[in-house]
Amino acid sequence: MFELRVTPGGNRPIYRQIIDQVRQAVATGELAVGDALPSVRQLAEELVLNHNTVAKAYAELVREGVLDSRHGRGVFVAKRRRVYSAGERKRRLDQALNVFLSEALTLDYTPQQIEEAVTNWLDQMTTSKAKDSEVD
Amino acid sequence: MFELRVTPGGNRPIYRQIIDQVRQAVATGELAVGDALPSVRQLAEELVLNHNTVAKAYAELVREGVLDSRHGRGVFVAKRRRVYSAGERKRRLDQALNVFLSEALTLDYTPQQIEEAVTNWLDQMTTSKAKDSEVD
Amino acid sequence: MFELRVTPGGNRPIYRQIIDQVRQAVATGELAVGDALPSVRQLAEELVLNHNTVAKAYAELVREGVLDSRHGRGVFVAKRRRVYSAGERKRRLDQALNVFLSEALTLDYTPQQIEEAVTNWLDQMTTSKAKDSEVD
Amino acid sequence: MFELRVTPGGNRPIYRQIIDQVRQAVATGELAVGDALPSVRQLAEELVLNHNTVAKAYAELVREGVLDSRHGRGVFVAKRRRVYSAGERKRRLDQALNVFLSEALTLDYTPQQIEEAVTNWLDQMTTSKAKDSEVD
DNA sequence: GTGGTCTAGACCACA
DNA sequence: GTGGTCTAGACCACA
Repeated sequence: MFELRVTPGGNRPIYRQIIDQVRQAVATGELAVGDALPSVRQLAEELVLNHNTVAKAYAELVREGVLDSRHGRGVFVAKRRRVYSAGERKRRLDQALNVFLSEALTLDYTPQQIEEAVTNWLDQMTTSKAKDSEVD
Repeated sequence: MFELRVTPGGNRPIYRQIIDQVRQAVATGELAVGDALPSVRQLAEELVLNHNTVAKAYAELVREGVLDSRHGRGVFVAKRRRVYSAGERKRRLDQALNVFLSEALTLDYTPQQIEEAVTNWLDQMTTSKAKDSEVD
Repeated sequence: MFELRVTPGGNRPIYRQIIDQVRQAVATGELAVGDALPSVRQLAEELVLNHNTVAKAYAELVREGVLDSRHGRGVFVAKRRRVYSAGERKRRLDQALNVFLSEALTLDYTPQQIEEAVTNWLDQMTTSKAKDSEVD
Repeated sequence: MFELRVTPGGNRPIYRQIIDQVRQAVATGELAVGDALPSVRQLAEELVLNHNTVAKAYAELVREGVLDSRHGRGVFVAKRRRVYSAGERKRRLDQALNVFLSEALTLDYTPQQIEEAVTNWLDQMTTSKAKDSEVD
């Protein structure tokens, strides 16, 4: 089943971590259209978080069209809709990519190393989720 | 000449945007070792910012070894030196990669498309650098 | 408890003085991994400083890996990690040593006296750390 | 003869570098009481510096009692006098030493390595000046 | 003129 | 409540 993991000490805010992981689960098909997510309170308890933090993450995902919130029923994976125009999507991707690449080059990584790192992360995200949760 | 643009309302803090763009200019060779940057106050006026915001960005770039600051003289592109330990470099790469992938997935790009974009940009950045130095 | 003192007129900037004292407290074991530091605003009020000055000092200590900052929670003593490359560590050591020796020579201490003082303090610092943890 | 070397790109201000080197030369006996120093303009020309920078360094050394300036004659090494009381000297040394040691320990140097570094620098200052200037 | 430090005070982001 | 960003503006340090 879909499982979230959150590290409170990390660099990224907790609500961001939730958003990222839900997005990834949807992007990789681990969560399919119509699947239910744990309720705000359930998840908050499970992860030992303030429920405001979970609510904030869900709200943002709803705003983006990744999730649908149905009052009194729960929160579900929405039918995907594109928010940005093709040109805007491209522009945003390029900008984010430029920021990432220049940081990586500043850190003295070679193009090969950078490509490897990207590939590794993408592989990891799409395949080895199950393995990770064994370690838990 | 080297030119910066900054959008105050955006997600990314202004001083981060300055850092990003200077790193990019150095990574692509638009700024070469020894080149002077606009003075703190000059740039602040140009971008309609407070000088402290520019100073904060420059200070971070000095810490990273991208720039050299010479008191009373100005700020210059530094000779490359590696500032961080292996562990710290990895930490920073992973963090930057996470931010990038999160953005790319939000934009509904598939892993394949992301990898392609990375490869394309890396080629482009490294070849544009070569071309520039011929012109020099 | 951990207490800081700061002299605004001195040669060393206030935020540096804060950095120095936190580093000392961590080096001697007065502050242990996981300990919370006074909040930015609390400390600012206590020392009759602007909160920005305290924030600047804490930010530098976070960068150095001495502290961890958790947004919305506070600032804590970090688990030791090595942030800088060998070259950078050497650079910083030499710089600090230069500042120290310059001060010591100004005070008319001879090389022998300086070496003695260094040895004595190193013994003292490392043994006081051991003692503290027994008491704990 | 007494020779100064100054690196404009370095971390320490130029006038500080001059002060430090004159102090060291006096401390190690390379410059003896009554010896003449190069005039402000001579030294400025030799080191390709603004003469204000040299003047500032000399002025500070005169204020500290290291040099004597005799109007129309030149600048000379003064008969040493102690400016601080014994207690004050000790206090200042300890404080400077604490700042240095906690920085070195934060950088993850061991006590042995720190002692070595101190010894090396002191040796170098007192003996290998001649060797260095060959390299010039 | 150029960079660096500090204050006072507003407003945002996160838990 | 806690940390982070930004402005306006003063004053210092250095060349």
